[in-house]
Amino acid sequence: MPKVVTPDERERKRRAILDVAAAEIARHGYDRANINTIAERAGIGRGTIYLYFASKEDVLETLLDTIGGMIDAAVRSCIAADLPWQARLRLLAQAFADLAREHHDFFRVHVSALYGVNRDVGAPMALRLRTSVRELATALGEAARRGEIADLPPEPAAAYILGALESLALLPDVLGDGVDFSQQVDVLATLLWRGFAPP
Amino acid sequence: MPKVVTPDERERKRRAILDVAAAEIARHGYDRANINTIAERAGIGRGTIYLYFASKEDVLETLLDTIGGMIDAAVRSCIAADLPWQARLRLLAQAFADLAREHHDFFRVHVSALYGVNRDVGAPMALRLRTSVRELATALGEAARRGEIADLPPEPAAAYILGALESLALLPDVLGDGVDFSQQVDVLATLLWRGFAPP
Amino acid sequence: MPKVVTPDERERKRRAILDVAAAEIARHGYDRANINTIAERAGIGRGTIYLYFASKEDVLETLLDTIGGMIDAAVRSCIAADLPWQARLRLLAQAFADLAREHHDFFRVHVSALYGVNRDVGAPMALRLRTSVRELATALGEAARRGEIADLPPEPAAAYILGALESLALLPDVLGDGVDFSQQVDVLATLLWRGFAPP
Amino acid sequence: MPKVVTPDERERKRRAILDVAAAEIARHGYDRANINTIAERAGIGRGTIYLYFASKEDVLETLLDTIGGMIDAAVRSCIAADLPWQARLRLLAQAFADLAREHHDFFRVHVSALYGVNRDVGAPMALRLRTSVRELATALGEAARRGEIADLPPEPAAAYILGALESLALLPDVLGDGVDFSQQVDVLATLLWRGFAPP
DNA sequence: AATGAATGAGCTTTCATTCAT
DNA sequence: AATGAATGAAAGCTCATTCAT
Repeated sequence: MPKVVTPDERERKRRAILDVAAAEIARHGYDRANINTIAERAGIGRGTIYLYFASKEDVLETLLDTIGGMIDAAVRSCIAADLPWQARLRLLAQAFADLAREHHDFFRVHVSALYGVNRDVGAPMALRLRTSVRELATALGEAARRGEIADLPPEPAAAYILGALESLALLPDVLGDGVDFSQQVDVLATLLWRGFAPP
Repeated sequence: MPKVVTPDERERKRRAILDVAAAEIARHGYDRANINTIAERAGIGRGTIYLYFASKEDVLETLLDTIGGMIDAAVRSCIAADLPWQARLRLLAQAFADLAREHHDFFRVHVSALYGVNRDVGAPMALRLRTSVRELATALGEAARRGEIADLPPEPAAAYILGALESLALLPDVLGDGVDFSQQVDVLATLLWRGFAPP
Repeated sequence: MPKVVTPDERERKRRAILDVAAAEIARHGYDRANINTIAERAGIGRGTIYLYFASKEDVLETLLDTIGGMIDAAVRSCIAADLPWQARLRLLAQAFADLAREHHDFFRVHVSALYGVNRDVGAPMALRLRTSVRELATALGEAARRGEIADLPPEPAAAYILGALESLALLPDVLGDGVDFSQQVDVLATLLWRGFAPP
Repeated sequence: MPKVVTPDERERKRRAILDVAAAEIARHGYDRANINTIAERAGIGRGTIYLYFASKEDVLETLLDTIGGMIDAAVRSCIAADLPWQARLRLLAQAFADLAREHHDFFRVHVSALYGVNRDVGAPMALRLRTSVRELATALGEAARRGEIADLPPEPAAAYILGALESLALLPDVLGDGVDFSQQVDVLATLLWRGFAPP
């Protein structure tokens, strides 16, 4: 009988590869990230990666699906929360800050793919973002109609919010790791709410 | 005897190379952008590029200096304008929108380098951005002391503004080319000012 | 305790592997034939093949021995038949046609190895063929001395006959599967006998 | 001004690469033939081959076109010769012997592709051979009608002749380099003519 | 006996850079 | 000054083989 590998074990190894890949891609960019290095740092053989992923690009896509899904879920759950909008916006800011802290490499890969790599790879990401923008815009529109927030063109407003959130998540790359996230979240939440508070 | 090339002619060719390089890198990313293709599209020989730039990376760095300088100048001139802050913020938004429209390729390269490529390449960009953040923070701090804007922690506030501006410039990549810039600028300026208006 | 496998069972599995291997090698050539695929199509595990064969090359060599032995036996039995030479030549043609039909994959592998792969692999095949040529040459020489066939240099004549026979077996690969074997055998037998009939 | 390479020089280098490639493929088979080795033995850099050929497969195809063209031309010119058929058949034998001697590596590659490699590569070869068979068959049919040769089914007869010719060319691979070509040609021509001589 | 997860040697191909002209 | 032919390092991927179970 062959070496038995439980699905659980298999999944753990898959994740391990993804983590290393995320770190490497975050550091060097997708094209420079080296499959050999990834294998080495994951403590497995060069060919083993191809037992878990079809190709280097497949690794990237999986990574992007993962982080994309997390971002989507965060946005969706925050804007659907049964809270005043002021709290919802703060929740959003906090959610992005958390994602950025806990999955910073994934986040970098996400942006790297969105702007940095081949457009073919970035396209699905852009599509997903567009969906998020639209969902948020719908929610904002309804909230405005109910007088819960100020009345602004919903799509640009939604794009504005998501842009500010993404920027938040990328701050450490620009300002260094000394960024005080809790203060930054506070400022972001404050400024967003002042912007959207009904007159 | 060597062909005599006036400094002017030389400069013009340099710019031509940079323009083509920006287009190629914006489309394919730095690593996939092909020096041969750039040379071809610039109408010069493969080796000639190396008479104008030391290496492929040098081309990128020059590109980044160029767009970085433009962004710096825009930020600096806007925040130094002798106008009420509401107008200055609107000016900033307009300036980024203009840059994004007129130098979209450069802007993409800028972000691609900031997040997408090797961290070594992104580092100088980050440094520059940090400087901009600090300058804007100082200006905001003084304005707050003078009661012209609300009193918020200046650094996070400055980071917030610049993040929102960068996001604005990249919107077409995410939402498609149908983005209505003038409306987006309006919303951005409105939301920023509502956020920063003194109580 | 190890599972008990009767020699008979073992031999059957060996043959099964060889059959699949012949099909795969005939279709894709030795180098592209995939051991994994062979194992899969033989309904056994990847590693199991190595309990029956020492290596991929060993599979090939066994295959070649098998078909080589069949060809040898056919040639030997036909030329030793107690029949007039005209009938013997016809028998030979028929024998090759039968082999080609019933063991077409094996035949392709045989030729592929003879000309298509590494010379080291082809060498034993060539040796065997050389033996066949010599045996046939001897028989032809004696027949000529007895006046049963025309007097021609025996070695070249033998090489000629075997060459024509091999070509016959490979015809479907070149002319397509529509080849009418019985007609082709007839023509071959006729032409051979006209060539060798005593004056 | 760049290093000027005359088309003539370029063509000579192309041929040099092809010669080396033919030798390597003849010795090791297409799949084992190593581009690095070919480059090395041709005295050029690894990448240089790709300035002359699009891919390894392109090298093979060019090789096959070359030898295929030579074989076609030989067959066509021999059967069109204004000579008695006895002489034409001898001419054919001589032509194949010459090709086999002067371009033995090419010939081996030809057969290797026909039987040994991927069917996709062999297909064009088979097509070409089929054309030759048909042309020869037509000529034989007309000759038979004019009573110049015996009346036999033309297609099988043509296939027989070409098969015998190919076998002739490959004899050294089987019988060793000591093959006496002139004697072999003589026997082949004799046997063929006896087979085809009108009654 | 049997298995299939794991391995890494080895392959083709790309492309930034050099340099003879 | 300008060129493009030539180069070779470097990378992703395949697959025969091993071996723990």
